[in-house]
Amino acid sequence: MLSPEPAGQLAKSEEIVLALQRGILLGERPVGSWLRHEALAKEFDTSRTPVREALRALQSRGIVTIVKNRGARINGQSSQNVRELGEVRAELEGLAAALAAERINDDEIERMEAAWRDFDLESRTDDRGRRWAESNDQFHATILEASGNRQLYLSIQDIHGRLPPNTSYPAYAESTVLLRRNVNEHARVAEAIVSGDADLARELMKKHILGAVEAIIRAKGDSVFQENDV
Amino acid sequence: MLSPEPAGQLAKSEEIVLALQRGILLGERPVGSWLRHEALAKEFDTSRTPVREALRALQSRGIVTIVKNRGARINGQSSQNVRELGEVRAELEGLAAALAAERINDDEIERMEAAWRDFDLESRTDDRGRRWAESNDQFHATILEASGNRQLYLSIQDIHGRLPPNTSYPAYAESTVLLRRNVNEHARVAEAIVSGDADLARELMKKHILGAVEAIIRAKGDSVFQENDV
DNA sequence: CATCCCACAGCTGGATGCAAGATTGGTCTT
DNA sequence: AAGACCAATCTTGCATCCAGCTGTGGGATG
Repeated sequence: MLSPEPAGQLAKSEEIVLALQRGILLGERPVGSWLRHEALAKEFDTSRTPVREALRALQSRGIVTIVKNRGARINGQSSQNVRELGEVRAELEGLAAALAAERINDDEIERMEAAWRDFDLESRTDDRGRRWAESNDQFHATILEASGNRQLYLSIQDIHGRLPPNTSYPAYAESTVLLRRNVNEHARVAEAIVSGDADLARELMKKHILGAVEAIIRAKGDSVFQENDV
Repeated sequence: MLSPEPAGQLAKSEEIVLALQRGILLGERPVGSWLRHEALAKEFDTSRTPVREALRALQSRGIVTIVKNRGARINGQSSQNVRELGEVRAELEGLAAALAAERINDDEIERMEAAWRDFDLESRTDDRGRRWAESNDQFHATILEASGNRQLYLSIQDIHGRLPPNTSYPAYAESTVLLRRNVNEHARVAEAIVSGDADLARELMKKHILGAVEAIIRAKGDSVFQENDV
């Protein structure tokens, strides 16, 4: 699959990178908060050295900012930046959809369609957000895989790393209309890919991403992406 | 400008990252070679700790691979990967050109045109490669800046980091025909941008990048991107 | 002469020590 | 009472130390 590491023999610092990245993405670690060496070392049952290496790696990915002699804090994004990121991501995912339309195989078609086919709009609201997020991830990941371009995958990964935490699914969990439209868009994109229409697939995917970004920004308001505490 | 750091108060590890990245890009540090803690520590007049942090950062950018208990070595790229990277980069630079066509200001137009206007095709061959590289960088950097999308800039930076070292200008230094065509393409892209035709600018830029990538691969042959020693 | 094995040297990953910069809370001054 | 000042404390950045893994070369063995 597309997961970058088979795990098992990871260096301590790499474990910490993954754990922190996940925690940040899930919103467990709030934007703007500081990441302290000693605290993290204790939390991950190690010394400060691997923690420091992990923080450098996260800085390289644009996820945290290290201020000299002060420490590392989790990056926020202005709604402006989120919009700019959306613009870039739309372009790349559009490319992925276009490539996928030319190269997708039956197995990938099956997985892609499974991602939205049995999505149940009627399930409980609190669960719905998480389920949608999974389905959504699966859908986009499959298309990316079907594009056959690993560098494209890496670039989109990179963009995900720069995204503010926990943005998407709260917006959708609360609005059946938005959610239904989103699922519909997935279906239309999938259709275009399966029919082999690269240009259409690209256009639909681009519109899909740009629309989703705007929906999220509208739903959350500008302030949410920014730092909380100083 | 677009340079990421104002320098002056960089942490040791950040200096090392920049120096290594530059050295790798220039080909001074060959693809496939190992980066030893002790040697680098001596070279940068510091201890192994900042070196290790720098290597983690470079690994996060995909520039080196760290093998547990063995060390860090400089990544090569297969011609397949270079082609995939080109595909992604063409898309992003195409977007940049399209955005630039809608937002560019006079100062940026001046810098963009300056980048190719006074380019002298008749200069000595050995110098020509370097001059072309500068001119080329300036051209693309200005368009990127004119796009007004900083996230786009970051993504393209990221791709540059993944590119194998020293690829472009040797190919152009040796062929006046290729070089002339390249300069011509720049002119046509610039024209489209100045005239405000976003779609045309995007198409021309995409073709320009894709063509350049193919030229490079043809010129250098596949092997050059791979590791030399084991 | 080829192969296997093991000890040794080299190197990395992680832990700890220490000096210096940053923060904070209290005190003194006006 | 507001602000300047300063010392105690916290935290980082870098250096050093140690244990464990890896590759290698030489000698024993068939």
